Amino acid sequence: MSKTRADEILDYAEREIRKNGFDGVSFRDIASAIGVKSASVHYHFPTKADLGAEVTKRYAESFIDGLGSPTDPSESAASRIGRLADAYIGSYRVESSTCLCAVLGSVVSHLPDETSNEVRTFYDRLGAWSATALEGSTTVLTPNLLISLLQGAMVLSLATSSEDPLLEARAHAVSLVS
Amino acid sequence: MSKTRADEILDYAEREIRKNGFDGVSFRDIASAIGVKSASVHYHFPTKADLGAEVTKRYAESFIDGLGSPTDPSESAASRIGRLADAYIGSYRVESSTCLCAVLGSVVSHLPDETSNEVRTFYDRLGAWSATALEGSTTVLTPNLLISLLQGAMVLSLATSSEDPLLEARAHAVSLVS
DNA sequence: CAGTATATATCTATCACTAGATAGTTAATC
DNA sequence: GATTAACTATCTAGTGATAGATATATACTG
Repeated sequence: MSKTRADEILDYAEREIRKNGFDGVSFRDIASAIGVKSASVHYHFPTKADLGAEVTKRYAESFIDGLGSPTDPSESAASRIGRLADAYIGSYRVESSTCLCAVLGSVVSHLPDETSNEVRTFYDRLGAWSATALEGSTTVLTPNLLISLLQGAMVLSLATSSEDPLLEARAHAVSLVS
Repeated sequence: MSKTRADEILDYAEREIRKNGFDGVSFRDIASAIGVKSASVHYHFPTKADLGAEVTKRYAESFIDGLGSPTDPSESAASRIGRLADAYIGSYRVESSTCLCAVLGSVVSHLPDETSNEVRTFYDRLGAWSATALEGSTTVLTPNLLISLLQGAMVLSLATSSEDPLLEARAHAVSLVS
């Protein structure tokens, strides 16, 4: 079963939003990139609010799922946190673009409601994953601290074209969990 | 000596970029907000790249200057870091908008060169301030970690409409410096 | 089976509006 | 008279969005 058109649209939209921001991608950009007309993109996602919400929803699911289980008893909390950090590092290395919700989160009041709601849902779910992942370990780290540190490091790495902030953030987080 | 027109433009542009992103403000928005025509805004700042660069340069200077001295010998490193964190907290409380360079940093590859250069300069200078502020203290914190944590917490606070991430980040940072 | 209806996915063409930018003009200040 | 700062008017390009036509595939009906 090959990729549907809707998925092609979401793939390209996600990539461009992560690079250029929500206002940095247009229906025409998307259409011409995948070889259709902009009206066809509107057919699949009537408004930009719909498109943004779908992109964000799909991103959230895929990101959280990609983290794997936060409860595997054979794995240490430090290892789980390491995997979380690696998700950010991998994203930086492969795509040179930030977490979608770091891009959208900084302008959340400017987004259509349908879209900003999905951003909040992402942070809720990531917070819940982190809380579970940290359970049982004695650490000064909280979910908020962990997410702040990694998201901030991602943006700093991007802005300064250096992996260092991300690598330091990973080491710091892992070292604080035992 | 009252505020010049150029300053009025920069004031409004900064506020709107921090809320809505670089693409979220237009020459027309700015012009109508301060009661002139868009051509007059172009007179002061010929291109949007110029405007973005000036806004960012001014923001960087004002933010770093506002932090005060990182070398006052009568002050502890923890207190200096506390002041840095308070700058972010104050900005969240007063304007409900992020650090300008957190907004711009996440889409740095999409910005005009003149503007992205100023973003990098900001992070250079903030890194230098932090490095000096941490000097003499024994801590696992690095400038990158400190900046990552605070900027990330700012975005998370904004996206989740909660001061908690920022307050936790402040407490964490200060507790690690001695 | 033949014919018709329905749903899906695309197209062309266009709308009203906004974007950044510029040429040329006018008024005030130094 | 030059400089500064604004103006009017306009350009080209791009924005999200919509109406209406078309092709195709599936599904129901006589």
